[in-house]
Amino acid sequence: MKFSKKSEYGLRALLELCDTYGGRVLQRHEIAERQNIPVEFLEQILLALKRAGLLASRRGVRGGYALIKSPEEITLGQVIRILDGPLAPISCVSKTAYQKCADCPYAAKPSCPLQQAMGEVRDAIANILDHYTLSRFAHSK
Amino acid sequence: MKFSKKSEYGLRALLELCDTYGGRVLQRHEIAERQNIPVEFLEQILLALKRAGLLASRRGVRGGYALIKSPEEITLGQVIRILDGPLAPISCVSKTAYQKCADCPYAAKPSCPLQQAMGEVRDAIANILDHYTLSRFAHSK
DNA sequence: AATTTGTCTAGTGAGTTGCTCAAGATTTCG
DNA sequence: CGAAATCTTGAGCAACTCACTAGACAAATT
Repeated sequence: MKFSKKSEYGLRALLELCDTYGGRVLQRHEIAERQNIPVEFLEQILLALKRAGLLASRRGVRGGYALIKSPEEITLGQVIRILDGPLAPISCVSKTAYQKCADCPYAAKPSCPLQQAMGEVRDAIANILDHYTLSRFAHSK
Repeated sequence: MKFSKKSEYGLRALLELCDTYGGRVLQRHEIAERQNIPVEFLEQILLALKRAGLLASRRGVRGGYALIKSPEEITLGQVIRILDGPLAPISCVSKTAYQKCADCPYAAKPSCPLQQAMGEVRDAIANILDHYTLSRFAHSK
C-alpha cells in the first residue's frame, strides 16, 4: 500500500520547479542534486510529467525544464496518478481504471461487502490528494 | 497503491469464518472453494492470521479453522496490516512502522511539505479501516 | 495403523521497481 | 560551421515482490 519512489521523486522535483515557476528553467542535474535523486532516473520521471502536459522542456545549452501549469492547477492526485497509476486500493472501486474482479464470488451479486469499505478508502484518498495543490507547498523549503 | 491479493483473500476468508463464528470450524478447502482462492495460498494466509491471534485451528480428521475473536473486535485495518504491512503511503508517516527517509532533503528540517499531505492520507485510510469491523459484513453474503 | 487434517519451509515464474547506459536529436555559442 | 551542452529515446538489468506451488512433516480421529 505504498507510493513508489517515482511518485515521491516526481513530487519533490515539482517542488523545485514551483520555486522557479515563471522564471528560469531548471536542468535535470540541478534538480537531481538538490533533491538527492539519481539523475537518469529523474529524467524518466520528468519526461513522463512532460508527456502528461505539466512540464515543458528545451534542449541545448541553456535548456532545462519548467512548469507550464501554475502550481495552483496541479494536484498531488494528478501527479501520483501519472507516475503510479490509479489511487484505488482495489481496481473494482477505481473511478479512473475500473475493472470487475474476476474471481470474487461477490462480483456478480448486487453488492460486495468489501467494495463499500474500499470505495470509502478510495474516496478519502482522492479527496485529500485531488485537493492538495503544489502551491500549498510553495516557498516552504 | 494497491492492496495485495493476500489481503483481499484474507478478508474474504474471514467473511466466511464470521458466518460460522461460535459454531463449527471451517476447513481450508471449504473456504477456498466458496471464495475461489487457491487452497495452498490460502493456507499461508490463514496461518498468518492464526499467528496474529485472530484464528484457532485444529488438526486431524474433524479439524479446521475458526475465529477466536468476535467479528466486532476485528477491524479491516488489523487484517490488512497483518497481511500487507503498514497502511501509510510512505514510511516517514507511518505510526506502526515509522522510518526516517534517507535521501529526502526535508528529512532533517522541521517539516517536510509532503509529509503533511501523506500524513493526512494515512490518517484518513486508518480512520476508515480501523473502524470497519468484520461484524459490519455479517450475513451480507 | 491408516487417514485426514493442519504446519512449516522452500522454491518458482512472472512481473515490478529502481536504476544505468548508450546512442541520438536539438539548441546555443564561439 | 562545429563543438559543447542539454534533452530524448530505448534498451537493459539486478534485486525484489507477488501469487502461487510442492513436499515433507506433525497431530488428531477412527
